[in-house]
Amino acid sequence: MSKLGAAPTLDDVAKMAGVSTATVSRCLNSPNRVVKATRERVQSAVDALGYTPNFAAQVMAAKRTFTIGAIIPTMENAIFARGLQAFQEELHQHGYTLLVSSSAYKPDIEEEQIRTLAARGADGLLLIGHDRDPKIYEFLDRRNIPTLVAWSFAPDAPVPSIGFDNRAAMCALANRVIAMGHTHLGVISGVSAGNDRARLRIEGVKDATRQNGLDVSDLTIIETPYEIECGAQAFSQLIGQASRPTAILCGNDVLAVGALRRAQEIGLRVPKDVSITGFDDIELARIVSPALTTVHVPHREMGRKAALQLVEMVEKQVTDQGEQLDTSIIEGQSLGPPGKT
Amino acid sequence: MSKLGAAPTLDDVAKMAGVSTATVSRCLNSPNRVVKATRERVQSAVDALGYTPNFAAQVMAAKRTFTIGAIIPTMENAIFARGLQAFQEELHQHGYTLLVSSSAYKPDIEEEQIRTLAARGADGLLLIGHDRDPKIYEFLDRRNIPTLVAWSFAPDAPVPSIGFDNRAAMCALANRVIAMGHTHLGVISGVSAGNDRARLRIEGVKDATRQNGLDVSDLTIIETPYEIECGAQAFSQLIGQASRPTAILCGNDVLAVGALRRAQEIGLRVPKDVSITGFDDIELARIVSPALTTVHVPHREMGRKAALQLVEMVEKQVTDQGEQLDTSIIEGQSLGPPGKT
DNA sequence: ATCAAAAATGCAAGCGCTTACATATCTGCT
DNA sequence: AGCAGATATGTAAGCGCTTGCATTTTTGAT
Repeated sequence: MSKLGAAPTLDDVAKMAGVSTATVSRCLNSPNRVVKATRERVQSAVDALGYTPNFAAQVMAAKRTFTIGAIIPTMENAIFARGLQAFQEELHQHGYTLLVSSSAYKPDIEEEQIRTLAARGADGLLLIGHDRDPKIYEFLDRRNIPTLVAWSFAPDAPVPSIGFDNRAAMCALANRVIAMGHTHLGVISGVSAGNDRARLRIEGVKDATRQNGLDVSDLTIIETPYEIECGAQAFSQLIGQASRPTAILCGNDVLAVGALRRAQEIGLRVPKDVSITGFDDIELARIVSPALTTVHVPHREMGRKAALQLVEMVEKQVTDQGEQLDTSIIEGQSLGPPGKT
Repeated sequence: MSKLGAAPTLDDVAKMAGVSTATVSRCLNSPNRVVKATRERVQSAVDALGYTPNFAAQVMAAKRTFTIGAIIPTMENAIFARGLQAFQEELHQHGYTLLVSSSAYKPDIEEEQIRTLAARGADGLLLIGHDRDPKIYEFLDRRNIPTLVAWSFAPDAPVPSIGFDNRAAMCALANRVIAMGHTHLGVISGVSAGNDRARLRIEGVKDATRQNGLDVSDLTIIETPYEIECGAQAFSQLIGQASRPTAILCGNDVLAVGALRRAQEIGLRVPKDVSITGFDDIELARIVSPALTTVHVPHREMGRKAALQLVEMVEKQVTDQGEQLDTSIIEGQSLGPPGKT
């Protein structure tokens, strides 16, 4: 009998079933290589003992973890929730377990998490966005850890990506806003340092501004963390300006909801007095009223495809370029023509 | 030189620094047991090689993972996000890593996740709510894995818990509703099977009903998954009844938001035509308008305290009973006196 | 200078599993 | 019955690390 409190080992099972550890291992991992009678004997020993394989030992011996790591910027809001859920489900289908951690949008924390996941033997890694220290890519490369980026597609980046064109998507939305007649645009963006999604979305607004012959320097851009309250504050700041914008494009739905709430608090009607747009099309966008006009991102598709590709990278050692997904504009009621002031 | 693509090992570092592996290990784990000169030599070898300890090997040898597992019912909405975040932060302070997985409110998935986390050598486990197969508690006990329950306090449960009194909290809210003059109450609850929080919240409503001399059998209770859309559907169902309730108590804010949205869709004014209350006080509750009247749960405090206690259980092998936290009622604008019909 | 005690380092035995290889057992033929 | 080939099982060598114990070096007091 093994020590109290100690988990039963392969050896315990082997002894009880009267076979070698190799046979037990085979019963568990390639049952067809073992004759039925033995298999059943082993199985009942496993059941009787309540045996569960020791993961660390398995990893050491097999050098595979069937674990995929993902590091997302935040779990606090729902931005990544749906995509990650789909990612997880698809991985599960293929026998992989997902390990998630969040970096709080901090590059150094992200780096630490990457090292941790590498040390834990993740067979592959999912990261969000391309912007990070090149050393990290070197590390991943040296360690031979297949890595995929999501939420941002860039064909020429150091690692393949499954995502969309943040710049073009935001540009399309800004064009729509301008077509409505708005000439004074405000932007509430996430912090763009180390965040290509935020950076490219800003660029998208600038593109649209230029394309329509408006002055880019008229654009007021505020960068702030992706939190509802921050969106509200930025809104106040924007609206308090001398030349107040008639439409405010937000870097994501969370900021937009903050802006929307503040607008309502100070008695501005949306979209009559001011238009507000979001980005991401998370559930929140449809719950608030007026519902947000926003950019729909195919979260579930992205998550699923990322899982498929990453598994392929892990198992086949191949690396294709990734895939660009399409976004679309969701018409809510938060965007309308500018009111006459 | 080690094989390409293979991570450098302790041995590589030892060779490069000209010391034994034991010394390298000590440099990393108890630096003060090694003289400065050696320590520096080892450190530069570590840096040069980009060495990261192999987690699985560490675990095997040391039988400690400094990992805590948590299994929450869902990551899809924000119910557990804030508490878990605080839990994670506090664990990090103490040098522990958090591994999260979600069970989608399914007992069998939860059980599988528990076994997985045990196999991965989690030093301790955080579970949500007490209701589960006794075999699981036996398993945990046999394996000697310290386990703590959160989100529900029950002094006499098989494992200690840090949480609040779901029943009393809901009862207090229901009393408030009844005091407003409502006599026809509807309840939209989460699925109560295997979910003590949901079950106790229903009991709380019943308690208040009885305390006020109302008829418990008049209460219409609908159980439905915790999703916005489900809340909306349940609302329709409740409102379509012969004796339509004037106040609807929801099992959580997510359901309440769904109900609220449906109310607005079908042209009912809240709270004039119908009152709606939530539970949990997640961010969402304050974003919708009217803001929800709901039960505030001290998520961050709960998360932090759970971490502290679990670490203590892991390190000191002691188990105290846990702690009951207080909830309070948040006054939104979704509860008002019944309109005269 | 000497030596005991303290401090630093090395040695080597596992931790629980997988897997290449060796060995034993079972087929179905002749 | 006897044998080759297939099939089933056993043997044992690691995987990379920690740690108790043995050994060497340093320290400081005499």
